[in-house]
Amino acid sequence: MALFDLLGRRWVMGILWTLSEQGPCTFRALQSLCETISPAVLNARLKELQAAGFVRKSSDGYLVTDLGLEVYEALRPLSNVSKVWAKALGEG
Amino acid sequence: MALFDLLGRRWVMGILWTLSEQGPCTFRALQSLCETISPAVLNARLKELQAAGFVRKSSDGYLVTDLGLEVYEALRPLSNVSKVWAKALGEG
DNA sequence: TAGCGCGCTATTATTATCATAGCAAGGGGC
DNA sequence: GCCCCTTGCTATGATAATAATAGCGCGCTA
Repeated sequence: MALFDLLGRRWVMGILWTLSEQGPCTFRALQSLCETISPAVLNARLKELQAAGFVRKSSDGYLVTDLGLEVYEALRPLSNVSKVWAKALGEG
Repeated sequence: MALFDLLGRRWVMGILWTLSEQGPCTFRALQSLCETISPAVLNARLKELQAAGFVRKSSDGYLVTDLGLEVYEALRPLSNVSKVWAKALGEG
C-alpha cells in the first residue's frame, strides 16, 4: 500500500514511464516531455523517486534503476487497458 | 496518459484494489477500509470511477466492472514489485 | 568576460485533500 | 404515527499539494 501512496501522486507514473521509454533525460528534457509539470514538482518527484531507488542520476541525466524498470514493466499492461478503455468510452 | 492522470490521484488505486479484493462494499464500508479517507474525497473518487466505467453501483453497494477488473489485473504485478522494493529498501 | 544553457530554488495563486459535523432518507420495532 | 438506528452523502473551515512564473548560480564556450 505504501507503493500506491508513492505512485498515487501526480506525475510519478508519467515520469517513470517517460524515463523508461526515452532513456536518460536531463532535467529540462523531462520538463518539456511532461509538458505542463512545474520545476518545483518535478524536482520533488525526482527526489522521492531517488529516495525510493527507482531513479538515479548519471552523467547523461536522470535514468531508471533496475528496480524502477520493474515498476515500469508492471505498469505496462495498463497500456492495453487504456486502449480498451478509450474504446469503451467511445462506444458508451 | 489520461489513464495515468486518473489513476494518479489519491486513493484511486487503493479504492480499485479494495473493491476488487473485497467484493461489493457500501459507502461506509469502503470508508472504513480506506481508514483515513474523507467522505467528500471518497464520493468524488467514486463519481470519477463511475464516469470512467471502472466502478458501478448495485443493490449490494459499489463494485468493480469488468473494465475495472482489467485495471486491477494490470495493477497486480505491482504487488510483487512492492515486496522486492521493501527488501531493497531494507538492505540499502 | 560576456553570453548561453542547465539544474534548481523562490514566490504567489490556485486547487486538492483532511477532518469533523451533520442532514435527509429508509427500515424496524413499538 | 413515532423513535431510533444505519446509510449515503453534503457542508465547512483548516491544511497541504500543485501550478505558473521568474530568476539565481554554475560551468562552458567563444
